[in-house]
Amino acid sequence: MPELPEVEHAARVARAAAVGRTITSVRVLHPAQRRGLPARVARSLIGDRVEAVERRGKSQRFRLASGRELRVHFRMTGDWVLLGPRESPPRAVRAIIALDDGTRLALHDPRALSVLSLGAPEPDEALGPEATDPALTPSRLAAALIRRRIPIKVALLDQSVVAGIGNIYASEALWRARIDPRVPANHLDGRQLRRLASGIRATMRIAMQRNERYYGRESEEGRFSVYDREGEKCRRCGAKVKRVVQAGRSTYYCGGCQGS
DNA sequence: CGCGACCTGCAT
DNA sequence: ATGCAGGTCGCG
Repeated sequence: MPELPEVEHAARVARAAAVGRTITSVRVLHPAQRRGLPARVARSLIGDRVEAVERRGKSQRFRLASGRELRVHFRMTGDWVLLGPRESPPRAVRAIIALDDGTRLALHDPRALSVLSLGAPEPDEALGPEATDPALTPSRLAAALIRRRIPIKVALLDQSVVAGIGNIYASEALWRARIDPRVPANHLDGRQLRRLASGIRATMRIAMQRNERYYGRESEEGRFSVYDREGEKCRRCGAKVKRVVQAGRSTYYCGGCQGS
């Protein structure tokens, strides 16, 4: 269930489990994941050693001793779970990577939308600066947004603008920066760009420190400032939180303090 | 640009 | 039964 904090947490789990270990078997259980990692390709992982597990944006890369890398993207509902030695995998487990110390790292993904692939390291894709990176400056942001007339919220979901922002944190960061999600991306003035750059970094940094997760609207813990709070009072100004749909996805914002 | 597709499970 | 979900891609 991955926004960036969850992917980061998952990558740590994978790193702790797999780095320095040799792969003893790989089973890909669901046809959707077999498309990226057919059985024979999966088999070629046997005997390879995991040198490092890296995260860039929401994608993970297992660097292998053979020089190849295993790429994993969780999409909507992926996660890593560790299986006990005798434990039979839960229904939603889509792939299992067994390691030479008996550990089994399993891709748990109810919707089976995760994407696996194996190959030569790919020259860095078109990803913007990490959402937590100090290199995410107002001018860098301005440069990425200058030609875009799409609403700023939609622009923030574009991973080539900033890597790692998802639907929840796009709304959250704009709330923190007091910016109306509907304004065209290239209409932000200098002050707003400054607030947005620092707002994104602060929002993501805090979320990652807390190892934040979305538990659904029921739970007290893990509720957000505006996301999934339609009709509730803004915790900053008391006005009502609104919901709109942009590019087919829910956006939440405060009608009071997120002036354009 | 918006939208469906990719998948499944959950709430209504 | 319908609609919705934290992501991304490819189509029109």
